[in-house]
Amino acid sequence: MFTIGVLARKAQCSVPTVRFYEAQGLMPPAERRESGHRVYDRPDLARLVLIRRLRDLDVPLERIKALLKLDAGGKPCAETLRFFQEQRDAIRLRIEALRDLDLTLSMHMANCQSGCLPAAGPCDIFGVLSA
Amino acid sequence: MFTIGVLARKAQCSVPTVRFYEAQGLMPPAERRESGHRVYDRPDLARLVLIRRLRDLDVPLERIKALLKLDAGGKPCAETLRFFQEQRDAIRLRIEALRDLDLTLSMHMANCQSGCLPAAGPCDIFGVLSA
DNA sequence: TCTGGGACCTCAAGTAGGTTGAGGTTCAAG
DNA sequence: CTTGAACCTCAACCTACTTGAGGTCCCAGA
Repeated sequence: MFTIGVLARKAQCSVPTVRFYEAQGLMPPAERRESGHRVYDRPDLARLVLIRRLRDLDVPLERIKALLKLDAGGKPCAETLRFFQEQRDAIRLRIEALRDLDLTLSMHMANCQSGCLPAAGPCDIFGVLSA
Repeated sequence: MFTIGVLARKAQCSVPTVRFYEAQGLMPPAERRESGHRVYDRPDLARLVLIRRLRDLDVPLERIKALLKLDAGGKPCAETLRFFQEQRDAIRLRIEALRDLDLTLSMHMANCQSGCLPAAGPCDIFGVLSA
């Protein structure tokens, strides 16, 4: 049993974000103390961590909501599996794109460091990137 | 010389986005025909592509604006280089995180495919992700 | 027991980075 | 000369939060 502040810290997000998720129906309405303060337990934390993890993948809130409903239903793998396969494919594309960019930057930075130091001419990295 | 539609297609973005960038001062005020239609040339395209590339890296518009100003000044490498080094570091962290997630998903999906088909029990991928 | 400051509450407004829509002009192919 | 795609402006909407105002609650130390 812990407070919203502790929950947020454990899930690596902000307190208002937790309240926002509750308002949006992603987190269930939290139990309250007499005072009105929200109280959470382990399953709540698990759910929040899952939401954050999916958000890191840029899965929209609506989609996460649908998935959580699916999970709650204890449905068989098939649907869920398909979703995560798509997700994984998206991740892989993104990794490829990032690697490509990393390479471009690295190559150019090597060039630049040897070619235009000490503070001699303008940097043409912009030209390289927009090519 | 081309129209906003052609420009947008070449830079892989939408027409309203181009206008939005102009309004925000990221793209210079475009030249116009008598009719009021915007006209663009190669340097405009280069600039737009650069903006898009930086946006793909989640660089905020304000930061891009500052960089473009820096570029226009023909400043020496040092500052620019530092920026791109930071950017590259961010990319690498992101790649690591994504790879980690990919691995987690892949391992679990392999499990799942052998363990709970044909449509037998519920999928525990949610538990795995929120652990 | 009192007190101060941090953590909590609600509700409203603001933010980034666009997208969408209404209502209207212009261009170019047939 | 028409008609449909592409352009124009301006305003409203969108997602996913963040920030702020104004107020209550909790708890450790004096």
